[in-house]
Amino acid sequence: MGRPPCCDKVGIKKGPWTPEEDIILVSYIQEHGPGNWRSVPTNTGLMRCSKSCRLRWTNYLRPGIKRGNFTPHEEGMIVHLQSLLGNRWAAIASYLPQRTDNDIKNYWNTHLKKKIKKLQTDAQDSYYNMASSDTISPPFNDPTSKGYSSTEAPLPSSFHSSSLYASSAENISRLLEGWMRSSSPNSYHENSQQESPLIAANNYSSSQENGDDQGAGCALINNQCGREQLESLLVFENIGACWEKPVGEPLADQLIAAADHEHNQGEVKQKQEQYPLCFLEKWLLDEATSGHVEGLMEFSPEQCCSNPMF
DNA sequence: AATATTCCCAACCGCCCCAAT
DNA sequence: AATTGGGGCGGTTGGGAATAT
Repeated sequence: MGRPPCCDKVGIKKGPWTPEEDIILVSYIQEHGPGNWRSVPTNTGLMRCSKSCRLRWTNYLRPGIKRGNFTPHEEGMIVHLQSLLGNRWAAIASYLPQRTDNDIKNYWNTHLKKKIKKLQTDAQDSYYNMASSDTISPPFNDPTSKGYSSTEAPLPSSFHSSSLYASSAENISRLLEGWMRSSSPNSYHENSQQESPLIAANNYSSSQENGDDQGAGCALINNQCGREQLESLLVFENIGACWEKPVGEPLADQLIAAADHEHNQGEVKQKQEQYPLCFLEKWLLDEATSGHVEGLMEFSPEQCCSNPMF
């Protein structure tokens, strides 16, 4: 059953990558572009398996990767998208183009999961404290609300920023930025042959029905232009007034509020009211909208306000 | 200062999908 | 139709760094 893992071959090196290996890999990709990973170890002499080369590139060396210091908005998006998509990190990462799925997954597992559970616990505590004299419904674990799992974990009381990186890999990435910008769009993202955002959105809804969790939204923002446009769409301050306030997402609201409280206490309420993820939610969940994705990329705030789709 | 414990993240592992044959 | 193998994804782990004792 199953093939032996490609990295089980004799002579294949494991463990941390050295700066020298990074330079070899980056140089090769700079010349040939990402893809055809099987040929990378052969052609470079790297004693790494193809999979390891791909992961090193996509998770660490690829230009444009932002490391550490997740902003409150990024945290909010991750929480919200996780509630919508589950642990489909690649799909979630497609909405945060500067973050890798691995980075998001790690951040979720080490920070956000704990924060959410803490918020749940705190909220439940306060609810049960009130319950003796009140009859309101509990705010969490309500099947009619957002579907945050009760198994999700608790939160520390404060946000602590991730460590700053000043790695050699980052420097290598910076060297590559110029090259990447000047090369063709197809060479920038390794999955340049992937389906269009329109098709991806359609496939997402159908794959949900089929129980297929593979690659749902991965291609949604696959070209750089689309990514940048969606990024600009997600600048909450610029578009907040356009979106109706999302309902039934107490955890995301609380998380954003908590994070904002630390970042900028005065803006908490404003940010909550501006939080636009209802758009993503609707877009993801409403098959009918999938045919308008490309148009959405070009929406101005004024247009989105008047668009009957919302 | 030394040791123990906890935290974090880069990297690996195993499974799955799908195109090629 | 069945097989093969490359590539992608999510889950997990190992080791170094940070923190606590």
